[in-house]
Amino acid sequence: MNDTDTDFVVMAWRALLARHAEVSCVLERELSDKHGLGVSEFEVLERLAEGRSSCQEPGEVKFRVQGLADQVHLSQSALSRLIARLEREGLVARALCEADRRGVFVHITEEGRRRHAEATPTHRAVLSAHLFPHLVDAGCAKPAEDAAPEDATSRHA
Amino acid sequence: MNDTDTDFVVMAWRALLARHAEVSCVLERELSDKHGLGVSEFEVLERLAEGRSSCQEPGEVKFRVQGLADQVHLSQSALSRLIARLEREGLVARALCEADRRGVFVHITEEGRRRHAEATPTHRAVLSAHLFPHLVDAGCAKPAEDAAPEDATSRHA
DNA sequence: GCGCATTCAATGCACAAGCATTTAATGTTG
DNA sequence: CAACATTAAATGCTTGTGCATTGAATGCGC
Repeated sequence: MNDTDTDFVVMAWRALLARHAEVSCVLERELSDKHGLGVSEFEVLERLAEGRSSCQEPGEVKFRVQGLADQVHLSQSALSRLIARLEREGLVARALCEADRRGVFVHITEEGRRRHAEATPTHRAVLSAHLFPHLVDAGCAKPAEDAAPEDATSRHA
Repeated sequence: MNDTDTDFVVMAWRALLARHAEVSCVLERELSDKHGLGVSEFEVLERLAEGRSSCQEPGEVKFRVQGLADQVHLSQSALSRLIARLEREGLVARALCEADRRGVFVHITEEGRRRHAEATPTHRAVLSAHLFPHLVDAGCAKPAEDAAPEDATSRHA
């Protein structure tokens, strides 16, 4: 790999960092302000709502903690606490797994489904508006009624 | 924007999250283990070493804190503390700005240049190996002597 | 059946990050 | 010049995260 390739990779990495920072920063604020959810919380709810897991028996709608952690790119401990937060809010529930009593099954509650459904339009609106801004500028999307006009008070980036 | 577009955007976002998590996780560990630097620390050192700033007088090699914060996607307070850490290690130095005595100029030290130069091969190696893994598989890069064979003990993802 | 390594989830701990506030220096307006 | 608004950076505080460890339940070898 020569210098030109290296430069290209570095530029690509910086671009990825910039995009990630931009989108996740806005997403965090919008979801948090309007729905009291963090990005990771939303992501976990979404996986649970979709009801597909890499670590479950076929037909099951319950998840192991570890399986969720992989999907949302969090450590096992981080997810353990995240689940605890969601449980405190009544959005998910833990159920012990009879087959292997070390394990814990997590599933979404009705309240959780409701919150996820409420937050989804905001989530999609932010992604549409910020992930591919050039597409939006070209007129492929409406400004999205959910995305506030941006009061721009000291957002950190 | 129709449902298909929305699905596409969501998939793109998840892909971006996955790539970001993968690369920054490995990068964090490699830089930290081998050079005692975090990803953000390295990024700041790199900007200082490059010596270009959006907020400096032409020809200057000193940076305002705020200008750096924008480039590395950190809040002003986070960067203030990051600079403090780097200064404690002797990698950067602060100098008050005579023109506007509220401001602070940050510049890299010789020791800082050394550490950055040491860490750069590791940084590049990780990017090459993990940012475009398909390119590497195709044989466009050597495995990079810097990137350890991955002992894989519980890396969280 | 009895140890011993393994695995799952929870917890202690340390630390980096963001927000809000503070302190200091500039600018601005009367 | 005096009062007030603005800007730069540092700091108090809270929170989310990862690593290491713990505790419990399994699985395995003998």
